[in-house]
Amino acid sequence: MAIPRAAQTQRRTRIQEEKEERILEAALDVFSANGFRGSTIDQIAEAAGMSKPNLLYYFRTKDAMHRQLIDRVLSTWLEPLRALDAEGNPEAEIRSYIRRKLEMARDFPRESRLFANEVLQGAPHIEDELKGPLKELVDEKAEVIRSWTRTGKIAKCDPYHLIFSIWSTTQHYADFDVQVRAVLGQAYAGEGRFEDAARFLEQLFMGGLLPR
Amino acid sequence: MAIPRAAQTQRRTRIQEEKEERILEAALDVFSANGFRGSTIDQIAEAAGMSKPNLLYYFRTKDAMHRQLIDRVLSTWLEPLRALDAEGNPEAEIRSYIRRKLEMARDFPRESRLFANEVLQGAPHIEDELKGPLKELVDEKAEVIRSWTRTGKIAKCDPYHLIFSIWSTTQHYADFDVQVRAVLGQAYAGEGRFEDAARFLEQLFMGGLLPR
DNA sequence: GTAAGCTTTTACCAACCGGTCAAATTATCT
DNA sequence: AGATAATTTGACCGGTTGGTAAAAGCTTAC
Repeated sequence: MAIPRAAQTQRRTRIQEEKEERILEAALDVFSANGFRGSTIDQIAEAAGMSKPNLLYYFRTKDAMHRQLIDRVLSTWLEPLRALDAEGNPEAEIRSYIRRKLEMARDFPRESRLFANEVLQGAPHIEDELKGPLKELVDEKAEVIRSWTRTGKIAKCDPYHLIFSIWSTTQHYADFDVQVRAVLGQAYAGEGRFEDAARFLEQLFMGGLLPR
Repeated sequence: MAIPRAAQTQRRTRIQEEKEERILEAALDVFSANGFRGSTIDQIAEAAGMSKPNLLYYFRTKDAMHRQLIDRVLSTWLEPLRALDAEGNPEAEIRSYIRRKLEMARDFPRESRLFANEVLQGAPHIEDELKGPLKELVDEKAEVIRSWTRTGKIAKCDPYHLIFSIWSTTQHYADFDVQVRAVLGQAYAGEGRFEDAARFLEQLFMGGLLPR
């Protein structure tokens, strides 16, 4: 009798870890491509190579899978911002923040789309995370940036909108990938577009568009 | 016998125009908030204040509603880019393009989210529009921008990524509205954030972040 | 007014979806 | 090897979903 669900047992077996990993991997695929409501348990089960009831043995509900996925991904997702160092050189810190965010869009597009889907549809499952941990982190780093503007190391500007603009420009290459590919056409189908984007964004944020 | 569906008749009656308008308005509400798969015909019918079969009398399928909505919205959505004038002053043209895109994010957030939902999930319904009309328009305007960089009116930069960055930064305020609100908190709950954003984006695109 | 066509509603269906259950199978421990 | 616990499966269920059929109600042109 399998009273103890995987998630409840104290000691997780090797099988449990493996299967949960496979499920979350498949769930990331499906949720990021179709959104929460647009995804079905059957799709995830098939992507994970197991039957639906078997999947539901490890995660009791679709919600539970989604929640765990969000929790796991959120902390790594905010890592680049967390790494913004108040003691570092302002220009280099921002430059490297942009670079790291763009690398994440390139290397973890599914994670980006998972959040984008969620936020776009009103963030029904992660409202608390947005208003809590996310806001606190952004508030803290905004204060760091503001102190840099005060010492004249970077131009006076609204730190919140600066952060928004870095998020949006970099994540655009993950979230709107099909559009970017469609517009750039076959010529830029490779990963070269990320290098071009890196060059452009560095120029934009560092120097603006006007000739100096 | 109602053989001729509304959409097929040559001459559309007043009732048809009114009802189709109400339906598309409701569909925009629902599709933009929930995505295509996440929306149900019942939701749209309720939002439009009519019964589901009645709605299906005007649009035979969910797909048909969505397609017509996309078609209708796409052309107005691209209007600001179309207005980019090769003969105008480069700096002023780009400045005004950014301003108009930001105004659209403020005044037509549902339209923005409709596209965002669609593109985010792989653009299954609008692939042709992206690779056709959209690409052609962007190609044309990218050439205009490139000519401006050649005459030194604006700094040398990749025109495609410039356009992407304008799209992403402005649409961010529509597509990720809940996140923006959550991070800014109650203080900026009003529309003041759009003015702040306008100021910031003008500064970013015109002057960059480095002190001049 | 009345006939013809247009619009709306009621009842309905088959497929899908999230989730359950009990039995069968497999892994683990002694 | 055998007992015990963990895992997997097939059959199933109630609710939802996209869509249909047919008849009732309403407009409009003559």
